[in-house]
Amino acid sequence: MSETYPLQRESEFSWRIEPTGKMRVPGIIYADEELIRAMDDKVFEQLCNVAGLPGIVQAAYAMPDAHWGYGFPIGGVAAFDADQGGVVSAGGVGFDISCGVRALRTGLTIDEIEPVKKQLADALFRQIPVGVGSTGRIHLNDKGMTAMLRGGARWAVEQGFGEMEDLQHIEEKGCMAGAVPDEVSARARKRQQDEMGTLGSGNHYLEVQRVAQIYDQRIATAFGLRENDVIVFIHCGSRGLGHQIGTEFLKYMVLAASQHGIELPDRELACAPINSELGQAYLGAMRAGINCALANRQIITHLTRQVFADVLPKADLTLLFDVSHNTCKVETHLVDGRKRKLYVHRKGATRAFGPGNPDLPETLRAIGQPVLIGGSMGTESHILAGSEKGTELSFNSACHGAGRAMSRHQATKLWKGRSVVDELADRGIIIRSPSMRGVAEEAPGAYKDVRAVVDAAEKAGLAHKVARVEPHVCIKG
DNA sequence: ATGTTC
Repeated sequence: MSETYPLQRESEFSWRIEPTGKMRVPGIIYADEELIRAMDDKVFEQLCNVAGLPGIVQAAYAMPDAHWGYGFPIGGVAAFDADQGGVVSAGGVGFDISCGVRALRTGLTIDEIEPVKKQLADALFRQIPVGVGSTGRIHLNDKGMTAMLRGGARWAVEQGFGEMEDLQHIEEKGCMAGAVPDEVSARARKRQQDEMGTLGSGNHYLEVQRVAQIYDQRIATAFGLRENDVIVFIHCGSRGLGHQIGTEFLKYMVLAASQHGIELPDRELACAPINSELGQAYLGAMRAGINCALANRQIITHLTRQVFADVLPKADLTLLFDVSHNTCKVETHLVDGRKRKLYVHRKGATRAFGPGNPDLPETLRAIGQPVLIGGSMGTESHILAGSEKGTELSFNSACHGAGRAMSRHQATKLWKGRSVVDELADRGIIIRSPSMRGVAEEAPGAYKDVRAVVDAAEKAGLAHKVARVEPHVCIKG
């Protein structure tokens, strides 16, 4: 338990830090006691800093998987009102803009995969570029880049990557409105021109998984999931482009803070008023970054379909959903009984719209949004559904994954990549990666227990558990 | 996360 921060237990799964000093609103953390005990005090410090930013509404929130991040905690949620001096923060979105997870049904069961599992792993590893600085077969000139940044997954489908039907099951229908490609620098564009349709590195991956357990039969049926079904999880983001946008705007926001009359408790919290030239420029660039990530996952989906068509011609890959967990989005939420338009930052936090939300496609509106929670390599992942009361609890946000339990450096001292691969192979999990060091850094033991995180999110009321899935093939950055 | 330090 934190020595420094006075955490009041509000309920079994929620904890509160009352506003003191420069805090404008309380900090609220959703977690069980064990997760709270394991949280670094840095999370609480960063949450209190966020709670002091201009125009913040209701509370600064931390999800059960929260850990220390750049400025904002990863697993942090904060909403701002533009009319009350609210700000937008590059550090509140994160460097990998619109990093997220997409889930595909395959129409196959595990029995059909087993005989060709190795062949499938090799073909996916061959066809989907992965690793630091990986490039693909798509090369965009400046005009093509502008079209991609404006159109997102819709652009990708128009280029022949996937089906129009896919767009219904992507946040923003696959195309983030309000993107301003002109706000994306030449350098960011250059970094991305050969990187479309690539997975990247770090914790990014493509997994072939089996639905191992159904928690909610009604919702699972609505999501088209049955036990032993094979699905695919794709976890990646906006590659070099998002990182470059984040780096540049962070610098501009630090430089402009004093002009905007913003006093920063931590320069990593750099932000700009939503109603300022810089705030609007960032929002335009960040939304273009969102489109880049949506297009990237759409192209990877197309490559995945091609591989399955070769190896398992019977497969029919359909999109369950695509969620982003590093964004700032304008949404309407009920605050103190009043509907307000808010700029909701989610950094390492998944949007989790509940049943009835008008932004959900018709097929899911009565059910709630699929919430895709990727575990670490070699461990289980989870599919949840957004809850009705999520709007008042966390502006409809939930956890995004297991969260690291130790640094990458520490992990490489404890594990060797080759032995991690061998141990997972013994358990029937095939890993393919260009980097054994990357594999060591991502060893399952270097992460928290994703099930504890998901259970805490459910018990706090943020989302509802639907299914647990286990990995069989993992293509790893 | 990231052309893993412009």
